[in-house]
Amino acid sequence: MNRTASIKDVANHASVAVGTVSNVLNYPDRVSQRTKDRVLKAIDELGFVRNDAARQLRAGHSRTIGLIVLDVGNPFFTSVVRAAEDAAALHGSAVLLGDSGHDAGREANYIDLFQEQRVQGLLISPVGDVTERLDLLRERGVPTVLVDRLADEAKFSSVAVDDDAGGYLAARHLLDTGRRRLAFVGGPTSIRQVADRLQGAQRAVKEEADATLEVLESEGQTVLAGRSVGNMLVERGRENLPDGIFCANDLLALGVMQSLTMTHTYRIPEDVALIGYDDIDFAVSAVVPLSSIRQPTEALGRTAIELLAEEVESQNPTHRAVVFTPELVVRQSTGASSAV
Amino acid sequence: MNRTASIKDVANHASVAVGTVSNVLNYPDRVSQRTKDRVLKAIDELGFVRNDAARQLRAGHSRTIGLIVLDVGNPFFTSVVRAAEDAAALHGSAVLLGDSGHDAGREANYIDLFQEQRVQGLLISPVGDVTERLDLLRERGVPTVLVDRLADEAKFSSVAVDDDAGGYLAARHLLDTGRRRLAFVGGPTSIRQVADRLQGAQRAVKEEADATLEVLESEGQTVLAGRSVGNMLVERGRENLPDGIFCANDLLALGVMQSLTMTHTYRIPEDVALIGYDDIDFAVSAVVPLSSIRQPTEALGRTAIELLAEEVESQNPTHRAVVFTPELVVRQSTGASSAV
DNA sequence: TCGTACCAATGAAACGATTCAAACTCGAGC
DNA sequence: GCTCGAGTTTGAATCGTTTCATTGGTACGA
Repeated sequence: MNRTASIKDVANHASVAVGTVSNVLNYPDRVSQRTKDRVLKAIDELGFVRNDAARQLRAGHSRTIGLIVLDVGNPFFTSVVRAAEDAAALHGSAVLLGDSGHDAGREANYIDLFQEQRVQGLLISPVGDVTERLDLLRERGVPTVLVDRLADEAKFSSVAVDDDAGGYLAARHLLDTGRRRLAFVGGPTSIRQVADRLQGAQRAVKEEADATLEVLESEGQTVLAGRSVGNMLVERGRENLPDGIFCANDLLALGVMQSLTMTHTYRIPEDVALIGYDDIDFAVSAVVPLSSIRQPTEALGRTAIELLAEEVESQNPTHRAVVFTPELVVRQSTGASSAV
Repeated sequence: MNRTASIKDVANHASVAVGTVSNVLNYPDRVSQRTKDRVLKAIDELGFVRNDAARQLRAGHSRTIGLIVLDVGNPFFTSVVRAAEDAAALHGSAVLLGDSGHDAGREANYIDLFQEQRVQGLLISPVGDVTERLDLLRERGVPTVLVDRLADEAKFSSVAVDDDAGGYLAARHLLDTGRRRLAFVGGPTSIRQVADRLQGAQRAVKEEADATLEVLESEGQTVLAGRSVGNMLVERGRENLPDGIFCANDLLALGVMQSLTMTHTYRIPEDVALIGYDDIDFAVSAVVPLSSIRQPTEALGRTAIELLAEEVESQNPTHRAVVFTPELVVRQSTGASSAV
């Protein structure tokens, strides 16, 4: 008796055929008002809820989209996720969220899970390189859009931000404000984004004959990782301190900032200019408001869903790679004397 | 030809019956090694992936758990979500995440969606009061655990943090450090957490005859909302400034801090002591490291999943309400002269 | 009165898995 | 040679939808 009502129960209760109930649910126009009322009344009385498993079994696909991100705790992804959810809702789909935590094993688990769920398609910011596993998805015809990763257009659609341009923007800004001994904090460099931002920075530094760029590899991209790099810098002493630091993301930058300012030995931006990447909400409320590179996260999430919708609808596999250009946000940490 | 292989295709390819393939998948012990090898080979060659819709249609329930939070962007929930995902993975389940954004309509949509998906159970931090919608879930036998909200044990299991105790802790700390003109920032007070924290603070203030507590209602719980309350305080002038401010969460506190420090008129903690709630990562890296109330978010997420598992497994509806006690974290913003 | 057209409603078939009673195989034991 | 039982394998029935060819009914024009 505790079993949830099925469409058959509804049909009996309303004295109609099961097909009619289905039509009320899916093609209300095909049903007369009188019948519709009776059926809706029965649905209400029995507390009927459509079983999506049965529906998608028949339909052959679900109304869900799989989204696998590298770290839900990272505000960059949080923002992308939210935009994707909203955009998906407009398409009448729901987003199944997976967090790989930069772990290839967890990523693989989610890919398998989502395949079993027969998701309409997959949005993924892959761990490391595009693996055979993703190629397999493509072969199986699971529409897939890479997020925050440029891809070979012959294989996948993708949305990304031009990290090289962002890195260039950041380093160029430090150079423009007179800094010459630059440092780049980020890691591991096996992460493409980190590598690209570094490359862009190097490109900018090469434009100035007297400028140098030192690479300080961090263990991950967290506040804590940044703090330990910062501590290392503090121990080096003043003469070995860079005069401009570009961090691969804001969390790192905030960590570095903590270390440098907690000692009360160094001032930002007087002794060291600091710029991050992502422009998270907290950049503006840091000890010294943090300059940063803003990524169009909402556009990223929204566009990813749109590209996926394109793939789902069209049969022929034409892929698009959409690249967004990031934006420099100047705050106090790179020398603007007035705040905000 | 592009259709994904079904269990029947595998059976044909391996020259066995469909039941045997199913047994290989679900009860490997029942199948002889020879047959198992043949079937596994066929699975591999055809790239067979189990269709979860069909499986759950037959089984009557899925291996997913619905989780609806008020705001994925809020680090408190991000942390709970992550802990819940990990705990669910241990139980062999996956988490479907929904973000209600404090909107009852979106919440309702997700509840409906998850019901259609026949989730094993639901974890929810409800918008406002426990609505009839939730009671309906209970009647329909969908195991439900309320998160971050105390519930009548007769009706639901729940995990929560004692917000009254947290509010008391915060206010008591301000009083203990000599503050007497306290202010509470938070809103809307229709949110239970906000109301409880306020109530706890009032309880502490009543213990000191000469202490007062002013309530400053904010528009939401964001950095921006905090900033506008802070701006209002700045305009009031020094003589009307409270000497201790307790914010209903860290985001608000960071916002208030921005306003107060940006003007360079007031010093924290000398002129005003400030304490937040949640102890988010960024509390420690604020302009002035922020004292806060730490909530055991990992325990919350993990326990929620465990309570849900209890509900799913046992038939008789015995509910439990687990309450965690928060913890005071003292930093510079309330007067500890040494940092960290 | 009949034929035609149209609209509603019907209900069997199909989707892809799991389940389970029944059938089969193969030795051991008598 | 026959029986018994354990170990395997079989395949029809089932879950709850959607789909679609078919049927029933009504109205209108010829």
